[in-house]
Amino acid sequence: MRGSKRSPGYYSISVVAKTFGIHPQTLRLYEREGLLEPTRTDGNTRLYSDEDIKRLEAILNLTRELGVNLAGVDIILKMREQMETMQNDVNELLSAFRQIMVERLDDGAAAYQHSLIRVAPKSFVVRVEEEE
Amino acid sequence: MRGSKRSPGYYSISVVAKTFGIHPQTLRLYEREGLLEPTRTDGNTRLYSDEDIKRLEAILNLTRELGVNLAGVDIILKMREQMETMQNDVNELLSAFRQIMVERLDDGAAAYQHSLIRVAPKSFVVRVEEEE
DNA sequence: TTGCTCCTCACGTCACGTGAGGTGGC
DNA sequence: TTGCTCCTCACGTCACGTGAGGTGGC
Repeated sequence: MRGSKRSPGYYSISVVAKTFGIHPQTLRLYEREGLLEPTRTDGNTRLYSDEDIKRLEAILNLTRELGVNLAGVDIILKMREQMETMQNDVNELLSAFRQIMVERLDDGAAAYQHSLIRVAPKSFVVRVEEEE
Repeated sequence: MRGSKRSPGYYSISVVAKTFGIHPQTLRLYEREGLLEPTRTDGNTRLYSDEDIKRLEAILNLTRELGVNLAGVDIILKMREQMETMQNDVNELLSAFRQIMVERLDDGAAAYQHSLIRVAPKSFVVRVEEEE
């Protein structure tokens, strides 16, 4: 089992290539194109983390299933990150507002729920906890 | 000047092709791939609206400047629309909350501004109107 | 008629994935 | 030594843009 793993959660290029049915050169290509940045050992050997693997899955989904080229993959992954940031910010915003409502209104919670439902945008998943 | 325009705001394939320095066949290709959907005259001739032109500009920017293939362009344009929807929803959310704050708090506007600044997420452009 | 339009088919180029070939360290 | 790793270079395939060739309507 030599070369199959160096540290827990880290994988060598051959293991990753085999796992996903791609050529090791393809992984090196993705790295050269800036899509994937595995760490290296002192001996300059690539080590793929679980996060790298997740990113690789996304890349392969876009290229293999959807036919997107590498320039497109790069942009799409960046946009995804941006959307996740937005989503998190919206959730922060919502809980901050909730906090304010509860703090400063007599009937805070009720007003919050009513208002939130009234303004809830379609594109957000608003987690409204039932509290009765 | 025959064939250069049929209706105001609508352009023929040759005019559009000449304007952007592309082959008419390329425009037909984009349509076949589902990226662009110009209307047609009764005689089955394509008519490109101003909105089609805007979309074409986005497509050409992605393909020519950024090297994205058509599969990628399709996904990216859809993601952009989704992000615009989210942005609009956030803005609606913010103004709805502002409304609530002003309506229901004694020092509504001040509290709103203070709270908003406290929770304003980095990824949103929050228009805080100065009102002194 | 002229100059546009429609369509299909074919070619050239380039990106991307794979492979070979030669190297070096655990 | 074996089996991994690194690298560069080259080939096959396919997508995409362009072009030709033949058609029809204002």
